[in-house]
Amino acid sequence: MGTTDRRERHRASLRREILDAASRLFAEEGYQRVTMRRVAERIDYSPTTIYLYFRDKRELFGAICDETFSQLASKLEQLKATPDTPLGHLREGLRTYLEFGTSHPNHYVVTFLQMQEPSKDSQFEGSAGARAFGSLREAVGACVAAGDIRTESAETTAQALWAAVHGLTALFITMKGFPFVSRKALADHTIDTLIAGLRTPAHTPRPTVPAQSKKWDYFE
Amino acid sequence: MGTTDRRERHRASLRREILDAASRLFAEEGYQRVTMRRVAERIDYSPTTIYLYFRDKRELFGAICDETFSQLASKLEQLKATPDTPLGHLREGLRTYLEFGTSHPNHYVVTFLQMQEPSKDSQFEGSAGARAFGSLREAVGACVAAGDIRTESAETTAQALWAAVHGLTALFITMKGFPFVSRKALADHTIDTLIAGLRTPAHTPRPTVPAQSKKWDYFE
Amino acid sequence: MGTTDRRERHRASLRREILDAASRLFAEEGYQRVTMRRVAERIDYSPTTIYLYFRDKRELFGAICDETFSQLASKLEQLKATPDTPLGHLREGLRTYLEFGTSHPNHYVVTFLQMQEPSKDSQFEGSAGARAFGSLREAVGACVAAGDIRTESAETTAQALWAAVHGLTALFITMKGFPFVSRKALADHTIDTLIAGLRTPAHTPRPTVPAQSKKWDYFE
Amino acid sequence: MGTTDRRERHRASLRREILDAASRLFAEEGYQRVTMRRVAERIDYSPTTIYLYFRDKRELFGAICDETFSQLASKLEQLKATPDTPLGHLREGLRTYLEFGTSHPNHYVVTFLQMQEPSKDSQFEGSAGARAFGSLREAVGACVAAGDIRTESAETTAQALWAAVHGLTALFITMKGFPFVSRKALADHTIDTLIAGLRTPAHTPRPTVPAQSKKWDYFE
DNA sequence: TATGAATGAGTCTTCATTCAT
DNA sequence: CATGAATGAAGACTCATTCAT
Repeated sequence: MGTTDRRERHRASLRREILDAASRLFAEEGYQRVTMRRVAERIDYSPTTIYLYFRDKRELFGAICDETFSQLASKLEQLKATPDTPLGHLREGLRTYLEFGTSHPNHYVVTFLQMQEPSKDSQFEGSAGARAFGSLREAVGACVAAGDIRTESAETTAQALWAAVHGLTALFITMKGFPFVSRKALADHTIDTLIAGLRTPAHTPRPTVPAQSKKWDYFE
Repeated sequence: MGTTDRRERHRASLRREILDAASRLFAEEGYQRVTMRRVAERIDYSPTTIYLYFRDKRELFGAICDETFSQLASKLEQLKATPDTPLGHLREGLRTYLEFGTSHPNHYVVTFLQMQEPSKDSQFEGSAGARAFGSLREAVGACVAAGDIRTESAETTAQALWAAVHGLTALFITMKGFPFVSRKALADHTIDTLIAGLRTPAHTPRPTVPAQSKKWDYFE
Repeated sequence: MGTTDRRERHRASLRREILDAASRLFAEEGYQRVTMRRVAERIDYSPTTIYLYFRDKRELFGAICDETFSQLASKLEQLKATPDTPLGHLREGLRTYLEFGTSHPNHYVVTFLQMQEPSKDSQFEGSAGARAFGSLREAVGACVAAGDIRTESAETTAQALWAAVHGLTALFITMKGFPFVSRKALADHTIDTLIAGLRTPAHTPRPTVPAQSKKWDYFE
Repeated sequence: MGTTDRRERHRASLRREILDAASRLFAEEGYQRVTMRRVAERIDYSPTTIYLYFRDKRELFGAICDETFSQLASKLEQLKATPDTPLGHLREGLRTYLEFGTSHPNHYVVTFLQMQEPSKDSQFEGSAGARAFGSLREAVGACVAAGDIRTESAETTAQALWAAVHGLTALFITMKGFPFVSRKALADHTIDTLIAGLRTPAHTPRPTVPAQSKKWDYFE
């Protein structure tokens, strides 16, 4: 029994080691350049061992992404329980996202910054990623319901907010050499500006300059 | 001399051929899937020949990215000459950036989405990317000067705007499976919301919830 | 004692299970495509367990071949008990051999078609294969004794007959793509022709063309 | 020019080296157990080099078979030009086949003793193998035409003769440990017996023992 | 200048096998 | 007795790169 336990614990911890090593490598070098061999070397095991824990490279990679999404989703869901205004919840959710990404850069890169093949069988629907984005959508919905922001489409707004914090997160992670103003200031400014924009009545004015229609044609 | 000239011309034109072939392949398939051999086959030269013009694969594809981003910088600089309001210029610049990035996904990924080693010799300073960002900064400055937007720091605002369009671009490129609302609508909404927020007088209200100070400590 | 017995019985039965599972796999897929792991999975034991009963893969599959060829030897020995003429026995033996080989192609290949290292410990002498050949030799002897066939050397004749059915068997197994006439017809014709030849009085006429002696020098 | 020549010669000779090394290995160990690496090691080149001469393992293997068949076919075709009786031609052809096989054991094993996947695109029709077998068929036909042998189906007879010499060849090559009577005597006896059988009027008597029909059902 | 030949290092993955338990 | 964990060696094949010519 003690034996089984110890084994179990060992299994879990080795799995963790693999995941950590792999996510670091994936983030540093991208999916293609990471080899199972190198993952194995990092943890001082033979390549074969990895295959005892993950069927293949795809599965290892997938597990990392899933984990990332799950953790993020959990964090965001916990926020809902916090006493706060809807707008406060929204703002806090965006900050949480950004903080999560910047403090888990490897996972973030692997999950969000690497080109995903769309033909993958893993659907977005029902995934942990969908859960995480769902939280954001809910938070936007609550603000709309409370009359704190106005938008024609909560979905669109949620996606726009995501895009913005994703942009911040991505830049912070990958653009190590860029002379950013203080990260906090930049994050605050971005989020505040967006929320301010959403509070504006006529917040989606048609462009004053007539129509760059041609230019945009290529967008779907 | 005539001979030297011809040689020089030949050299230049072969270099171009290589760049063009590689660029096309690169754009179609991405860095990893393109092999030197296939580049060589496209131009009907031996792989070895490429090495007479470029030290290695990195350098070849670096050159391509540079060229591509020079085009972006040029586009953005040309915008200034267009008759438009400062705000129109700004908006148009953001759109141009997004459109450019999504139409050159592989170049965008290599240049902006791959983890940059800070010690790399190719610094951001002086790069075509920096030139492009410069245009954005200028456009923001013009808006401020014209009183169209209010901000305590044009630099911060410029970075915030960049982050947002970078986020859109990156998501569009990497998240092929995500059910985005219409790309155009999403892009418009994001940009419009930001600009609306920047036109608001009290656009950077301090958060109503006192201080997540602890949380933000991690930021630099 | 009871315990020892039970153990013993278990040991024996697990050995059997392994042999059966392996034999089935082996027959279906051939030596190389069968893995110890798959054998283990079939019997719901761990791969390690197999090594408690067989030193290694070679030994396991050696045992299977032996068993299989024991069956052949038995079949051939049983034929002797059948009421039939000596010639009938001989003919039937040849057919049985051929049928057996073609119904156990993987075993046949491993045992007779793979280059044998002469130094291998598994000698032909004493093997089930030798027993089988013994039957053939006996059958030939009986025919000679009965005056049904004439030959200067029963051994030579037995070897010749073996060569012929071996050739048929081997071709049927390996030359899947060759447009054979009906297998049955081919087999009958071959065997019948040989037996007819053996009944001929002057059955080993010296070649009419003098002597390609040089050519044959190479033969031992 | 001299350079081109030398290169050409080098290419050809390296190709030869590869073919030789590979056929030896293939014959010794079988298709599956031979690795490109080992072939490379044998000739002291890197594995990559082999791929400059052969697209892949299959092609290398195929080239060896083709070569074997071609040589054999040529030898057999040359025989036709020799002044001899039809029966002499036939007998000589069989001997030539056997001699060829035993003096090129590696090629023979690779070509005739290794299990062929029938789904291969390389058709038997038109192959060098077909050419070789064609010679045998012709020789049989000539004997029939000359009234030297009697058979209902020259094709069947040709295949039967092939099977017999194939059996001899295969045994000589693979059964190094078997106590054969003199190879020459065995070969002579087998061939002579067959030819004697074919000269017999009632050479294909229906079996005296009624009908093992059941047993033979499984044959196609 | 351009190249044919060659390679070293590496890709993911599989397998038979061992060892401590 | 049986096994879970682990591995060394190897599998075909690819790629960027170099070197002598």
